[in-house]
Amino acid sequence: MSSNNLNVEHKLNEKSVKPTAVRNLVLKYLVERGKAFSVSDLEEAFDTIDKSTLFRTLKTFEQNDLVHTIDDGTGKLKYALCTSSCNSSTDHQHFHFTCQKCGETFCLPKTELPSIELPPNFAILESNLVLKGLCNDCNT
Amino acid sequence: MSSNNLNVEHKLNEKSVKPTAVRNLVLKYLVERGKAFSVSDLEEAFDTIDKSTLFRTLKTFEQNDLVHTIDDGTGKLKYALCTSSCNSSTDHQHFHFTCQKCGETFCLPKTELPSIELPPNFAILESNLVLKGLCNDCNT
DNA sequence: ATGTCTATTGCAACTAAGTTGCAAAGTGGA
DNA sequence: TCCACTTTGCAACTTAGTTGCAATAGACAT
Ligand SMILES: [Mn+2]
Ligand SMILES: [Mn+2]
Ligand SMILES: [Zn+2]
Ligand SMILES: [Zn+2]
Repeated sequence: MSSNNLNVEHKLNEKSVKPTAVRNLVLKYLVERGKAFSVSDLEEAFDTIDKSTLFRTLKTFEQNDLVHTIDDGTGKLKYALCTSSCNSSTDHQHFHFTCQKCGETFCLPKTELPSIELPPNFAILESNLVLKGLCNDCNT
Repeated sequence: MSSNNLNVEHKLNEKSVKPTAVRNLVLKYLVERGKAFSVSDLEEAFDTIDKSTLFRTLKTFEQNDLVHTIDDGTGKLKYALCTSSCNSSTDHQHFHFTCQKCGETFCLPKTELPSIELPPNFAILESNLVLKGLCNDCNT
């Protein structure tokens, strides 16, 4: 855990985010959890940290490419740790999967969009694809 | 407009939805508008109808395949009229486009999903694909 | 016409996610 | 130590959507 703390502080320094107490705690949680999460998840995990602080912490993380957001349609914005192949320079665009039973949300390996027939003179700038179904744990 | 009223009542009867005053008004508005809309749009258009009634009306419409919902990520659920090729029997699955400038949301012609690489033993049951960019009106 | 029954509507209060202003506390440098 | 700047907590707010309940409107029978 001490090694984890160092690891986490290093990650923050790498992205030029000042490693404060809250940020260390939150990032450590994210790394150990390894799955997408919502602010409610964090509120449960850290009942002493105010939700506004959590939102602001995650906004800072997002702006510095530590996490990306996922709108999976469940009503709560999800966040997931960015991987090395997922930073702003290489356009961290990929798709996601939400399990309709357990509610977990997963990042999927990067896939190209099919060519979609658009009305004339429409231009695509980004896309949000969320697949829904059953994850390995919940599939029968 | 009288013909529109009859038209709208006919549509409701067709789907076994009792044509009440509110339902006639709302459905007429939808048909004439011809674009996806939010409950806020309806609240503006009908300032005497309570929002709970509007939500309930749309839920009724949705359950009877008069409209389908679109989660375009703007924070307000959108609704669009179902077309003949868009009813529950033929699985009204298709994708959508949201203009980032004017905020309009459009239904796209039905397209097949590409084969997406999933983790083992995951099963896709549905999908939500929203493309974002500029519509014809807003594209330069 | 009158009463009765049921579905619809309006109203008000509520929930939940997310935001914001501001003051208190922390951090780090001169 | 003192000062400046950043982070955090708190409370109040915003907005989409929901819910319980009472009022109302039809539909239909008498
Ligand atoms: Mn992801
Ligand atoms: Mn549609
Ligand atoms: Zn699952
Ligand atoms: Zn537009």
